[in-house]
Amino acid sequence: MTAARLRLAPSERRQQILEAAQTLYATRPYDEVSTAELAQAAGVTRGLINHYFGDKRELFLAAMRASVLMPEQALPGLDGKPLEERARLTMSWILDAATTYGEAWVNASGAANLHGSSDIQAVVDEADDRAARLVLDALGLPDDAELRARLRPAASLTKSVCREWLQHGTFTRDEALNLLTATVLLFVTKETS
Amino acid sequence: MTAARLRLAPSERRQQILEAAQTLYATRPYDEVSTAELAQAAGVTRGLINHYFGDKRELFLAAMRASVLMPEQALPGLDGKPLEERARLTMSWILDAATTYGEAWVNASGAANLHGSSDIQAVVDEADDRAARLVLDALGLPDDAELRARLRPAASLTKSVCREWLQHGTFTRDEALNLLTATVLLFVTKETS
DNA sequence: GACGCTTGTTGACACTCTGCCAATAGCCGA
DNA sequence: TCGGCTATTGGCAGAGTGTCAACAAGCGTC
Repeated sequence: MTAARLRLAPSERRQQILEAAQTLYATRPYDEVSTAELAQAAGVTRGLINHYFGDKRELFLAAMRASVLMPEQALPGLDGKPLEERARLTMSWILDAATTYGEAWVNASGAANLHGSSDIQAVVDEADDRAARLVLDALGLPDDAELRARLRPAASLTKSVCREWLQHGTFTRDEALNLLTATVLLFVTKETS
Repeated sequence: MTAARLRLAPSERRQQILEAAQTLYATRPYDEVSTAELAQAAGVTRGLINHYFGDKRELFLAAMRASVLMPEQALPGLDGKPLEERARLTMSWILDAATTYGEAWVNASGAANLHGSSDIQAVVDEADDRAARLVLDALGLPDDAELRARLRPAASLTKSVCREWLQHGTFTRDEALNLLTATVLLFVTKETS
């Protein structure tokens, strides 16, 4: 019954555990999933979790980090188009990504530091920052620190809007798109002297 | 050494435990705080926690619920003023609340359902909905379901902006105020047919 | 093809934490 | 002053977590 002991490359095994954790944590809270269950899902013994991640919490954070980052795919070519159209196409692409890509990203809009510790918040912050860079790039704007600082909150807003749309049904896709496009344009162009 | 056993009214003791939990969870993550520590901070035995809240997680949720809700104070009189001014004053009031009232509310903008379970997300959602109602009231607009659905994400945005301003220093107060005012006005007036 | 070394992997041990419940003892009313 | 209601306690049983010495899979070497 017990599967024969198999010896893998560290990076491979690490990945294996990480993916199992992502799956489990996608539907159940941190403290409800035991390391025993985590280990079983990954097909290893509990000891390995500590060996590769040190800590249960550490594994949790790694899983979140992996789940929360948006896919780093290239956007469709937007060269030469006016800013407004680029903005609309970009937000449309993000909405599509939100539907197909998964719930984890959308769900990252609630209460990180509610935890008390800032490590989870840091994970979300990093993801938002990356999303902000992605949008700036798509809009053909310079990767400016100030612009990024404005677009990071926009990421938070976007996730929240997606939740309204996908989970509560209080928005149509079009409404969401209109609202987000207008907001992003506002954030990027507004003078705040 | 052991304090004499004191018998309190249930509501009082409940409150006592709740406040201790809020304090502890304000700076440390859920799983790092044991029920023993929670109990000690409240000056009671572990048993009472289960007696009043059933569960460690239940106490945690109650503490979050209490920390995350904005103060339900009345806003300064805004009658008769034009919408734009009302919006600006309202957002200004919220920014003040964010500084003086505490970190918990601002920090509620990261990764609730990152937890996996939706109960924490529900707590944050409720808080956002309440904030949305508060803003609608301040703006003198009807408490419309559609308008509320638009302002809930705005709450998420606001928290995120406040974090940029207060914790990262990437915004000045004025910049934050300008951005938020413009956004709220956009959300409330825009047609999305 | 057999041996031995490196190191990925295991299993058990010690400890802490959680939820439960019967026993205890404040406080109020008679 | 006494009795009863119930808030509060303390200890028990079970589960979960991190550690570590022992084990063995796979590779290089002879």
